[in-house]
Amino acid sequence: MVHAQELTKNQSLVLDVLSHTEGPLSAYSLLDQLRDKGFRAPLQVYRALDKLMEFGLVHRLESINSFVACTHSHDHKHGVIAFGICDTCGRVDEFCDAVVEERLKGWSKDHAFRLSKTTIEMRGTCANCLAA
Amino acid sequence: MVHAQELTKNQSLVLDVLSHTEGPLSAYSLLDQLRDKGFRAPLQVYRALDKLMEFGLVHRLESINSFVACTHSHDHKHGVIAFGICDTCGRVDEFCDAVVEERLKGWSKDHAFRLSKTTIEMRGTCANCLAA
DNA sequence: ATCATCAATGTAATAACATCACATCGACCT
DNA sequence: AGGTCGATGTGATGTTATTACATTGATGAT
Ligand SMILES: [Zn+2]
Ligand SMILES: [Zn+2]
Ligand SMILES: [Zn+2]
Ligand SMILES: [Zn+2]
Repeated sequence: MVHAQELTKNQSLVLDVLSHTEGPLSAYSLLDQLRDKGFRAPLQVYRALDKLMEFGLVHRLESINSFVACTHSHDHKHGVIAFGICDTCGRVDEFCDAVVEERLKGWSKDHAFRLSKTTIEMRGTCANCLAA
Repeated sequence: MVHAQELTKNQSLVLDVLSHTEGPLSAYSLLDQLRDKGFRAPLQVYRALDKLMEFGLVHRLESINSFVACTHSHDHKHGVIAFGICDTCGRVDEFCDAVVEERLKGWSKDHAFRLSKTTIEMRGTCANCLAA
C-alpha cells in the first residue's frame, strides 16, 4: 500500500486540497486553488491526479469531469466502485456492491471481454437536498 | 414512442451517421462528417444529440466523450443500461441487467437518493481483439 | 390577413477540459 | 564526473461543450 510519505510534493498538495473539500473538484478548480502553492499549469495537476488515481487515493468521476478523494480506508484493495452523485449539492457517496461486481464480471466472462476498468455513476438528488 | 418521421432534418442526419458507423463517434467527428450536408457549428450536432438522447435513440458514453446509436429495438422503454467498450477497436456492446438495476435502485432507496440517471461503462478488450 | 408564439436552426465567440513537446532538476548508481 | 530515471516547469496546442444572439418556419389566435 502507498503511504503519505511516498507522495511527491505536487501529489501531496493535490490530495490535500481534495481531502479537505466536500465534494468533487475539476482539474482546473484544483489548479486555481493551488496557484499560491506555486502551481502554474494544468499538467501539474493532471500528472499528480494520474498518480493519485493509480495509487487508489483519488477517483475520477467521468460523468462530471471531476475528481474526489477516496473515502475508503486503504487497508484493502478496491473492487468495482459505484458512486452516488448529488446534482444539487455535489455530495458524492462511494460504495461497493459485490452482487453488481459479480454480474458485470459475469457478463465479461460470457462475452470473452477482458475487463480493465468499470465506471458506475448514479446521478440524482441526495437525501439532504430532497428534505430541503 | 418516437418514429423516424418525427425527427427534424438535423436530428435525422446525425442519427443516420451514427447508425451507419461501427462504434462511437465524438460530436466533432459527427460535425466533420456532416459538413457536406450543411453543418457548420458544434451546436448543430449537440442540439441534435440532446434530442436523440431524450428520445432514447442515442446514448452518450461518458468515459470516452462519445455517442452511439442505440442497438435495442425501441418497442420498449430503457431501464438501466450498461456498456462494454473495447479500447482497441471501439466496439460497443449495450446490455441491461435486471439484477444490477435492482441492486443500484436498492442502494438509492436505502439512502433516500432520488436517482435520475445511471452510467455503467466497462472498458477493456473485446473477444475479437483478444483473439487477434 | 396579421400578429404572437414557440421550436428549430444558423453563426460567432468563448469557456472548459486535456495533452504534447521540450527543457530542467534532483536522486541514485557507476 | 557521467548516465539514468522519475518528477517537475512551461508554453503551445488540441479537444470537448456552452453562451449569446439573430433568424426561420410552422401553428394558432385576433
Ligand atoms: Zn475509493
Ligand atoms: Zn445533495
Ligand atoms: Zn439503448
Ligand atoms: Zn475490440
